Amino acid sequence: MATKSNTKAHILDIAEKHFARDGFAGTSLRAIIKDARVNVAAIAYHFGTKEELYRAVTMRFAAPLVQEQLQRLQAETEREDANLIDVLRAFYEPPLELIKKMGKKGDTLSLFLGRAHTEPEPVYSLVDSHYGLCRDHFIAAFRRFLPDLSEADYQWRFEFMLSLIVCFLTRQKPVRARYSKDIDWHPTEVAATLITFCAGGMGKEHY
Amino acid sequence: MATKSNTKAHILDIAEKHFARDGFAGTSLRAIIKDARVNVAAIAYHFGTKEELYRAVTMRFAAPLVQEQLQRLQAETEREDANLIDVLRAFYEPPLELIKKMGKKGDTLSLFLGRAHTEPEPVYSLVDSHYGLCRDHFIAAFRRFLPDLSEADYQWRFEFMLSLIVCFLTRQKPVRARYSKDIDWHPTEVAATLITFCAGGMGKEHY
DNA sequence: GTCTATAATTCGATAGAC
DNA sequence: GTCTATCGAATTATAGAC
Repeated sequence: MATKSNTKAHILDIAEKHFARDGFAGTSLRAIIKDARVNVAAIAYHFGTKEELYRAVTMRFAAPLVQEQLQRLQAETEREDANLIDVLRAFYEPPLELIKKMGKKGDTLSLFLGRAHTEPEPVYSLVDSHYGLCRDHFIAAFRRFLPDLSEADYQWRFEFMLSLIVCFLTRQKPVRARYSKDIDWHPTEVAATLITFCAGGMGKEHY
Repeated sequence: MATKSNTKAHILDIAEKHFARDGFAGTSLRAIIKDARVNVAAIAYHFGTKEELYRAVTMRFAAPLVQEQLQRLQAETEREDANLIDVLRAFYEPPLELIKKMGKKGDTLSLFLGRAHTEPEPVYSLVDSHYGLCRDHFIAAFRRFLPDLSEADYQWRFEFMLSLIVCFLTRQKPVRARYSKDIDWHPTEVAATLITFCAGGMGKEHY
């Protein structure tokens, strides 16, 4: 037989799981191929190096997600009566809706997306290059809805906003294990929690 | 000559730098000994395995820091007129004061402390075992000053509070590089920023 | 497209002299 | 306490048959 190239998608699934759990440096290609029950050369053939495999995993969902956030930001903020809440919804809802929509696979994607933001090189540069544009546009939106702050304040507000979703994505499982066996949640509900926390903290200058 | 055992402290300094920058899995012992200009056997003699070396780096500053946070929490909250702000100050000020006090070495410690909270196993278990007690006590304080929230809400408020300091510790350098060449800051000032954001977000139920 | 076999490094850890 | 030397295992990546 010539081709049955869902092998490629299968490798991506397994690689995502390992990168999410063990990080880039902590994951060996041999752990992936063993778990995926494919050959070591299959990765080289389909993706090339380990770094290119990580990049391919990122491109599947993480990269389109940034585009979705930017599109939604534009759609929300071109309305006349837009406000800060709309900006935050444009940022938080896309990733939450995506991982929820994916069901059980969403747990792995959640951890992968979150961990990607806390990895050292070479993942850091990859993530940073994708988030440069996103950061610029959301900070521009902050300037409109939170006027008269310093440049440092705008930068840090974006970082805080980002760190809250990273916190949820990476800590979802251990936190829920601590207080409940219930694993069900709704994207808009979680988004509301993050938005409430974020919007409450963004408005004020001093405590 | 028999002993000149600041070798031990020197290794800890260099190891901390590499673990901070490259993570546990991304750091090789050979990179450390090369940078520290010591012998490979020096690490084995003074610390044992790679994991025990990481543990030793943690024990130097990170472990005492948790104790300091807990002591300050107790000191603040036994006052009659204590409030949520005091709880947040007990959490945020100790790490900020420590890394500021250390001057240039503080930059490395900052990154190490922050990254430790985002590492996979085996670092995750090490950090989690240290933070269990801290989390319990701070959540207990939340129950007092933020009554009538669900258990899930208390848990997530602690996670958000933690993620903000981790964000500052790890993102300090790139963020500052983005908007300014100024590298100076004051612990109480940064603490105030974090506390303002955190306290503003913690009070409300819905947006 | 898939596989076996292996090249070429690098890893963590240890043995043993001084 | 410090060093050299090295072991055995694991790593990424590639070559070449089918």
